[in-house]
Amino acid sequence: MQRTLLTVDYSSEEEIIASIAKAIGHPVRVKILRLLASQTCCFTGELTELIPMAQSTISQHLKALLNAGLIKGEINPPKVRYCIDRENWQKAQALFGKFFTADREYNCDCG
Amino acid sequence: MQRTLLTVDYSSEEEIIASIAKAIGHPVRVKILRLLASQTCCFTGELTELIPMAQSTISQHLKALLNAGLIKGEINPPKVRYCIDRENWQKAQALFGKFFTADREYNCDCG
DNA sequence: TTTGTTCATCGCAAATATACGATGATCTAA
DNA sequence: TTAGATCATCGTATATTTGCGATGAACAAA
Repeated sequence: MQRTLLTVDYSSEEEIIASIAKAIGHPVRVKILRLLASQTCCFTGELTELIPMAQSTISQHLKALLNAGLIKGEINPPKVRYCIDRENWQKAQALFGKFFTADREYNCDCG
Repeated sequence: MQRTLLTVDYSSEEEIIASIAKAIGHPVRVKILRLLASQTCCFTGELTELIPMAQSTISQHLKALLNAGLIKGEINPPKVRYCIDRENWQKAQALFGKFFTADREYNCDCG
């Protein structure tokens, strides 16, 4: 809801991290990612069996993950097979790994 | 008396991951976390100098990070010093590390 | 062609998030 | 006591997200 005229000075990396985190930031999407990452490639139909939500809702979540680049879809009529986007997944892994270890050097005396 | 930490009730690991990711999922909050994690402990006043947004807005973002358990605040009148919550930070690091490496075993033939 | 399957998109309602100014709360110092 | 500094919260407006049913698009098979 950008209402300010000021432009916040984000590094692109901060925006990338935020956008990926935002995509992960919903329990259903975490579940989908886990299903795709650790078990098997899934079709949307199978996901509706595993996740008790409307097909349209799951499709929306898949779209969010697609837009974030975390998954990709392969049309295999009449089904669509979704998979982790391994390339971007590894980039995200590296980004978050760096993000979470960025405080190693410094020790605050706050407690 | 504890005045700064709010408790969160998580019911599953997927919800924990989602809630943390959701907290990280905004560029301003990523920036705040980076400032706190890699540079120094900050006061809200200093953050308003580094981030061109209203003080109330920054305070709101800090509250979101507090609720997620990623930071903690130490009242140091008339200022408040915010720091990374190292304990939860490391837990989050472990969670996301595991999350991102969960697909190692499996190789999908999707491409 | 028609029918059935699968998934995306549309349209809507409700909930949540975002941003701001104004105000309140708390403490220090004069 | 009063004044100033600092940060939280309130109230408001608007934007975005979420979820659903209905519908549309694309394709295979009959």
